[in-house]
Amino acid sequence: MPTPLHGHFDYLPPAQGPLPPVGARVRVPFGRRRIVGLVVGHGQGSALPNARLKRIEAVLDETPLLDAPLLNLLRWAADYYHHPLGEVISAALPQTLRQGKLAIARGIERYHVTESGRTIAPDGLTRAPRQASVLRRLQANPEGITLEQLREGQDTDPRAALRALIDKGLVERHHRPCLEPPRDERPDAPALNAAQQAAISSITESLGGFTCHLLEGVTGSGKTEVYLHAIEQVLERGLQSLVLVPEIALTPQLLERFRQRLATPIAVLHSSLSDGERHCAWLSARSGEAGVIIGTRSAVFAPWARPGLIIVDEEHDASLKQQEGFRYHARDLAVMRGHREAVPVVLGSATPSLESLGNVERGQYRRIELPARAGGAVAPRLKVLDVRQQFMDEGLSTALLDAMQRHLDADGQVLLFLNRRGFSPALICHDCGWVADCHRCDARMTWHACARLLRCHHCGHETGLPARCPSCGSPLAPRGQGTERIEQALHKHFPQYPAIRIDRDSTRRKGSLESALAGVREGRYRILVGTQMLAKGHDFPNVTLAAILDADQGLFSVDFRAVERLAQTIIQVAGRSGRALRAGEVLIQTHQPDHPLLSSLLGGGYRAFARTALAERREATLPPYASLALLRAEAVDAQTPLAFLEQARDHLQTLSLPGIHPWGPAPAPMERRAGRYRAHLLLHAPRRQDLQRALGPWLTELARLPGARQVRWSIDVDPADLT
DNA sequence: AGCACGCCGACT
DNA sequence: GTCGGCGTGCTC
Repeated sequence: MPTPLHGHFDYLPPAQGPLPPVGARVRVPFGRRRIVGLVVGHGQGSALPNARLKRIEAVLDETPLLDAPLLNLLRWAADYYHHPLGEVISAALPQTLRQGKLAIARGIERYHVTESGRTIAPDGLTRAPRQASVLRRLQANPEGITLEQLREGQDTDPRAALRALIDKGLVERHHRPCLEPPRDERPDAPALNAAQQAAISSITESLGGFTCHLLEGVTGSGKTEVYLHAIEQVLERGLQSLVLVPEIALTPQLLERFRQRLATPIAVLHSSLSDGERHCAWLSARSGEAGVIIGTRSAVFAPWARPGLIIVDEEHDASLKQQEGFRYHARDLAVMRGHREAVPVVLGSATPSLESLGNVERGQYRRIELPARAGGAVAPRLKVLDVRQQFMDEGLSTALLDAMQRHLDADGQVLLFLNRRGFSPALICHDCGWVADCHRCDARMTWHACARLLRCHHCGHETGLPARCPSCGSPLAPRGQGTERIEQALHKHFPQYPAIRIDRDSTRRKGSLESALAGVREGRYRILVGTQMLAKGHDFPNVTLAAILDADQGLFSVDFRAVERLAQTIIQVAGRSGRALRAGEVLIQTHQPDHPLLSSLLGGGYRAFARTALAERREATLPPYASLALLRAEAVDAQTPLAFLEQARDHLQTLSLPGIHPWGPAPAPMERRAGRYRAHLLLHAPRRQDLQRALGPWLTELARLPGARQVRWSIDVDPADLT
């Protein structure tokens, strides 16, 4: 049942008809509601007396919706992450199927205006206001919209009006099959280098059994080409491939490349699909009609008929770990799924996670390297800019400004990376020191000059700009740089070179990211400034200079993974430059030019950094040389969460489990967030099995602790983010 | 999570 | 006298 309750619920078989098989959905009475559940087992008796059992009211699937291997994977995941099975199953199903819609893919119906419907004035329909309103919506979307979209923001059923409009010949209904059919013509594949060929044979030779390959290739080394060839081999064997990518990388360009090259329908699963589209795509993955399933994190639970190959692209990417509710890691589950279903798994990255490198070290994963940049492109040169005691204009050092001028004058494009949205991360009073704080979080408000408001990036709270300092009445000044402010500074320094900002704020409108990227590719913009969005997934072949404006942020975090993320970001940003035949240049502004991380990264690249970082992790017995689980608690006051976690820690000690060390409890790094106080208790275990053995019994008891009712608490196994 | 029950405060 | 605030308890 889709509830946050552990365990299962027993029901009597339906009054008539066959017993629903394991993996089928049923509609059952549950409390005062009737909801959809999934059959996870059959039994002869129940722990409850028969009189208290209710009866299954309807069987929604004659055959299992989830096959045994997938359901067993979900069981394993529920167990490993200590999350209720009902919610795990919910996470694996599209909303339509969760709600009981039949498992039939009918394709997608779209409505659009006819030639006469396009030109007629809707105001003419004075006696039919609903038809007029529907007609207006359709005229605004001449390419057609679905019934679902038409219903949005409307409480009346538009179907009657649609029917009337169709009868009048103003509107037509069009049926689109669920999957785009494969293209008739495919372009020739580019020539492969020796490393790519070796990678492809290594993968294809492992088909039919489980092997985990770590495909390590710098940006531009042609990883995607390796994926495409491996997928073609899988298709030739009549099998399906499952491809996981970060949200940000699942762009129309990537899909277009897959569609051009692969002779199979492709099922796409990601968050901006409509319910109908997701329903369709999911079922076509399940039926085997789609030879390739490509999607973000939750696609790791996509069903398939003929398992062939699993690919996880950008396996180091943080978006693969779900950060709330059921906190699973899609990469780890992909590996487990490959293992259980006996298919090879390919983890691809230019900057592999230290976890995966640890698995290579242990002999668990097989490493494949793609050293050269495909097409003979030259690797970029990385250089640290020591900005200590240097004059900085709006966060830009003179050395950086000079370099930018040089590259711009030589017809290159320049990319500036700053992981901070808004105009300035703080607004302060120069006279008395007053700072605009968020009143719900332990954080400063960020000043957004474009939107003219102060916004908290942690809870979303917004306020207007105070005209004067509320404390002393003096004028207020923005302090520190965000992308908006850099963009403004660029207009001042390089008025002759058009600049564009690319971040979550500037691309909020649908299609604006695509048009911005097109503008960059066509050379309409010469300077790009932006956040993570710029670092991932997009190719900018004419960028010859990339700069990280503030590397210091990543060097002093409380989270031991921050340096790993910084190193990955630097290499990913560097990968944006020098992709054509020109050598790129990468500049890193920092106040810590001698930091060992930066030295190893610059001296020996990501490999050298990873060696240093792994040695440090081993020394400190941190992952991948230990396992962690994080117990979080929050409440409206500061004391209750800490008190609960202390009880939890004390209880753990009474269980006297070997090999488990409680670290904490302690207030969370940002203690107050969205008006709630948060605290952490970290469990550290050198051996994963010890942690797994301990968590079950411990968590069962936690719910009974006296403090448990006063806090919101949750467990995060293998936490990725300790803040 | 949802949903209902139940017990206190402020409105017609 | 009723509406509605959220604490508490239950879901086979």
